[in-house]
Amino acid sequence: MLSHLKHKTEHIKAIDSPCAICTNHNCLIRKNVHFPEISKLMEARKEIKCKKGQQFIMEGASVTGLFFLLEGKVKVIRTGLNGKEQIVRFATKGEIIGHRGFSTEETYPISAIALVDCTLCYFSKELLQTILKKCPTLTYDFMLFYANELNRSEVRVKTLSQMTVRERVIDTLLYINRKFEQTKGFSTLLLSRREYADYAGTTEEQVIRMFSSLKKDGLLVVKGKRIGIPNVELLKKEISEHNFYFDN
Amino acid sequence: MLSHLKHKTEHIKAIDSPCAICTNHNCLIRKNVHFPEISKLMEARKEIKCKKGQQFIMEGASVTGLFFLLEGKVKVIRTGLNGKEQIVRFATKGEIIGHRGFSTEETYPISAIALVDCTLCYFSKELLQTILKKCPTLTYDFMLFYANELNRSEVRVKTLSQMTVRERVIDTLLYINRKFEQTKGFSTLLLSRREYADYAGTTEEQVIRMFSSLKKDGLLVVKGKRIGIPNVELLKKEISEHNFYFDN
DNA sequence: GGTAATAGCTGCGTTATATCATATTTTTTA
DNA sequence: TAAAAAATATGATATAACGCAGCTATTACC
Repeated sequence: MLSHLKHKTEHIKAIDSPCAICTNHNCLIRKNVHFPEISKLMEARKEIKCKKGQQFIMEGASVTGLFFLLEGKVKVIRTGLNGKEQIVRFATKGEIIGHRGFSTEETYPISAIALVDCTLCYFSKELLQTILKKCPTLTYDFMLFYANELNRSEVRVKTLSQMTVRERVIDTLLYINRKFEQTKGFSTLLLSRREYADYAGTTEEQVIRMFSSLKKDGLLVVKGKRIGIPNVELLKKEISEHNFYFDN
Repeated sequence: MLSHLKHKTEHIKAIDSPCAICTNHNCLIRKNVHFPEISKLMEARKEIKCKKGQQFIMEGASVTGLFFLLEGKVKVIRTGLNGKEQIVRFATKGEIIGHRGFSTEETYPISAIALVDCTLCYFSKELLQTILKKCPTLTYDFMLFYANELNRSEVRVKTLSQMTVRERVIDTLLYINRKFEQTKGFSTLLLSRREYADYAGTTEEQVIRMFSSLKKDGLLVVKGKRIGIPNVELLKKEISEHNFYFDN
């Protein structure tokens, strides 16, 4: 599939850039290649390889740039109260990481850790900022991106502050199910119970209890770290009955 | 003070627009008046008066435009789970309201209600969108605005999901103290205990209990709806000891 | 100015969730 | 392959927060 794409793009002689062979079709940069200024960005772009477990953004460090996740799986965390780790989100292929540092703040409010080996595309903050001011549609796309992120974050405020632990765990399972692929009925994203807890805003023990309960109800298949949802609609029903349901 | 400003702007003949006499100096539109396209926006701008208690944005209604709060106080709410009302934020003079509708969603995810008589400046969505695509620095300013809102929202995720009720109530009191003026040591924003609860993510009874407790500790002065903080630093200390403290 | 309605207050039982303790399983390492 | 370490599982207990009930104070209205 990758070779097919490479072959296809070989014909595009005019756009002779790393972006031409890029498989990330959601990329906001790529979407705006028609701007001549964008070529500067593409030249200065850096591809970074990242090993499993490696931290490539550190909370509190000064913002140097923006990442696009070309391949892999990432968790975005932030230090909660009393040093408790909070997982803000998980990122998969095609997603932007580090954009939280692009506000008026000069340090990253989050850390990013590779959950598997990753390939990242990196753009420096300074360059991106100057280009943004010159390409209105690029900036507009970024604006919309932030606006959508804001809505997602506010749905999350609601989820974490108003759902019960059982509902939050189910919500987490559905979120991961939506975001990551399944093979043979099991999620390709392998997480510890602790990581589920840090996303769901509860404790390890509660996640384990809920997994047991859901397993007993036939709503979840648990084989060690491998988690499978036999019937997504049935699980959705568990939280959508008295609630409005929003994708995020 | 207002007449002083009017007098001052009478000299500016060139910029003969409603924005010229506007007292909202944080306004992103005003900041970018140097663009010729902006004049169209200013012409099409509508000033809306809104009585206390009136709802000028309704959750679920299709997005028609964006508001700037020129004068007054507003609460932005969203329907939580099981119909529970959740106060997303309070807005004061100079703030943007309704921007949550500017993502890819076509309906407002929030309602906005005037807490006192208000004056609003209204721009239609269509016009603003076309202008945005033509004025890069305006779009960039909006992008930064959204990025900051995102960071605020994520701080709120932390606050609501990890703080105790006492801490959340104190956080709410400090937030209102920062945002709204005080006269004779009392906040100018008058809220019911229920409204404090809907912002703090708890119940009316808990707010009342915490107010009593804080009053006993000398950290809060309560005279019916009038709330005063005798020593802000002392109150801050109550939540900053084991926590990192972030303004929002 | 008096009565109704609303808002504020407090105690108490109930529930949900966290914490602690300990057992079991799985994974890692020597 | 055995031992150690880590992760998972479950029960018991503690605690924070909620919801109800009844009572008081304040505000609205005829």
